[in-house]
Amino acid sequence: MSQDARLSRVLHVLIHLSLRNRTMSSAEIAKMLSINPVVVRRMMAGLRDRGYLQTTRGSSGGWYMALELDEITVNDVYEALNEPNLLITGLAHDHPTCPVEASVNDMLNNVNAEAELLVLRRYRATTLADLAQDAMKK
Amino acid sequence: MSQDARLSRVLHVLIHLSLRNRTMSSAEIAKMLSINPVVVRRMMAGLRDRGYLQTTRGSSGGWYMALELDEITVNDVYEALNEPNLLITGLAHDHPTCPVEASVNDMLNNVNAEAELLVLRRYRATTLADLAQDAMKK
DNA sequence: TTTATATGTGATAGTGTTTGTTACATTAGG
DNA sequence: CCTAATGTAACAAACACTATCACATATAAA
Repeated sequence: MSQDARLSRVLHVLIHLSLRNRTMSSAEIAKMLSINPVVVRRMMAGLRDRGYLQTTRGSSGGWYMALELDEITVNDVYEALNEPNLLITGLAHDHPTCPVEASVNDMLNNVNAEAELLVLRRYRATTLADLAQDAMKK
Repeated sequence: MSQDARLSRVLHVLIHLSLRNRTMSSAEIAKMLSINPVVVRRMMAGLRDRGYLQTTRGSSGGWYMALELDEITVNDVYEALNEPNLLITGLAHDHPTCPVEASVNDMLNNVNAEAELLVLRRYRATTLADLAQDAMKK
């Protein structure tokens, strides 16, 4: 399957929005990411709904930050994207009564759950301010 | 994105092949998994190439184990599937010189790498015999 | 030797998710 | 009013796994 770059893109945008401390239109953001403005609006809608961003319509409207970078974690952004799947490895459920299938799937489920926990733990421990500070050092 | 059930399916098949200790045709395996025989042949080809399985063509041909279950790890099977991607979270590479993008991607890369390492460590530590033994207890 | 039955593999379509694009209603500043 | 922005619906494109058909090749068994 293919991959999902929304988290990477949205984090990038949020930090720029905060550093520039001004409103940016979807078109301006889209050009920055080399993607389509409609895709920008779609992927940022959840962040507006959760109060991390605000938008204004009409002329000279656009997107601006509603919180500081240290008030938002990577996990907050991940959840605002509707918590997309993290892992590709899926389970086959063809013989629900087969103990071999159950044993295989239990193992894969455990491994996936551990990996997911690790990722989410890191997401929760990282604020956007941490990322911005890291960027300053480059 | 959608997910990839090949690892789950192949592990299931290998354990059955070994427990039954006989040749099974692609059609028989396909019925067991409720999938198409051609898909079976394709997803098991790498295992044959690596010597975990053998095939015979012609009448009464099919697939049989070439090794014991305790000689194969989950990681061996994963590699025989050509090491498909484990994680969905991808990186955006639109502004290679932007330090913010670099900082975001470094973080995501580190997290992904750690999660992948965890998964592969578990895959390497688990033999098919472990899974079969676990299935016996159910 | 012929026949039936396998695998091996190319070609093409189906499926689900992200991304691309168009279209248009809605909103708001100048 | 006019311009420029968001909000969304609708639908196509891209991508990977899966489904299916077709057929060459191989081989056991009659």
